[in-house]
Amino acid sequence: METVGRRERKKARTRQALSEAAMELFLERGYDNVTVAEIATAADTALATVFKHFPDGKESLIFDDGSERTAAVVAAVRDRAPGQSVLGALREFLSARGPFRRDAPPGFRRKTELISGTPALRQYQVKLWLRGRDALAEAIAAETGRAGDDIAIRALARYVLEIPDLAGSEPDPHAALDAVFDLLEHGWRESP
Amino acid sequence: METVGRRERKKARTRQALSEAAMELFLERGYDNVTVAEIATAADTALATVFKHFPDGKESLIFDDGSERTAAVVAAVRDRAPGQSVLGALREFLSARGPFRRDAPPGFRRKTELISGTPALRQYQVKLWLRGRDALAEAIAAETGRAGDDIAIRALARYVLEIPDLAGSEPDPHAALDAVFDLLEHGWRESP
DNA sequence: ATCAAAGATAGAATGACTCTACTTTTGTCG
DNA sequence: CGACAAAAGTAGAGTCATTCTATCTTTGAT
Repeated sequence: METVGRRERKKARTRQALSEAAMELFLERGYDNVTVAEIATAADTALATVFKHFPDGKESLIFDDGSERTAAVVAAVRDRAPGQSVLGALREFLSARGPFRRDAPPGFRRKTELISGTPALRQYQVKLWLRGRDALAEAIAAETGRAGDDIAIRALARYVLEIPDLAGSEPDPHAALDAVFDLLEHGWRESP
Repeated sequence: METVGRRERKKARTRQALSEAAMELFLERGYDNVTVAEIATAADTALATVFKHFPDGKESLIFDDGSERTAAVVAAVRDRAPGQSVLGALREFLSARGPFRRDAPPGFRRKTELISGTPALRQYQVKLWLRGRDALAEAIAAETGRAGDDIAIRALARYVLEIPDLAGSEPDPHAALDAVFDLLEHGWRESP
């Protein structure tokens, strides 16, 4: 049954309280100067509850599980405009995402800075992106009539999903994104 | 002064004792079932000593610091055969390294398996490879007359240094290595 | 012989995460 | 409606990596 009763609602509320408390404390005092116990207290829950909701630990507190992300990437490839290349679709998709959005919403900018300034968070975010690797590889395979476990496809999927991290720390993220996609599309040119 | 006295020797011996004890215990019981305290005891040192020698923590116990690695990669690019491309040199270099050596020395195979079967170790090894990223980028830049902070070069350096991890878990690592280098050299071909 | 630095140690403290056993809520079913 | 099982939370103890502090010992240099 599609139970969307009080239970689910309360659960979601607790999760959100934790997430918000974590974000606030992280922004205020820095990731490393906040303990999970403090977050639990701030959200008025027990310590154990934190780990029930976020089994991946402290880093995961301010992220969602990445399944939406993955689904979106796959959809971007599958439902791309007719005639558009797979890489073209991915470039476009990423360009509108992650650290690339030029229209920085209010809290968004600060969160991005927090993440890129905190190694543990950055690394976890990469891991989240990479969770979608196999799904993306399958999608690309399906679109190009190859095997999903083709190493070249898996490599490509990984390389693409690493671009946000790679380009995000560049002075001009968009230019960086384009440069890296050019590399993946055309290969390495020995002479510029 | 080039002090190579008893002190240095003893220090090196302690370090090696720790490293060997760690490797033995990891192989016997698995990384996760070995405690740092046990390793200290097995090497007949104090717990704190372990962290003096290996500030990077438990994972680093069975690796050297990676500076040799980095130097070797850079040298491979700088001193490549005349007329050989940068990527050609890197391909050759990696092909003889890491999980690719076809002549598996005795303890080497087991160590490789331990690493690839232990997420924490795998991840740390990737980190070690990536430590050389900027140096490799500089080297490539120097050879091709571009700027070392060119994002395309940095991306290429990162992608190349990730190949051991990427190809290492494939059924045929050598074939995988070649496939990925082909991807980097020629770019992604939409149709096979 | 003397002294300062490097190496090593014991032991306590911190903090993330896990485990176990127990209570409270909530959805379901007779 | 009332009983009940599963889900959500909680308290508290325990494990383990890692850090810190204060102290001791060895070694190299003067």
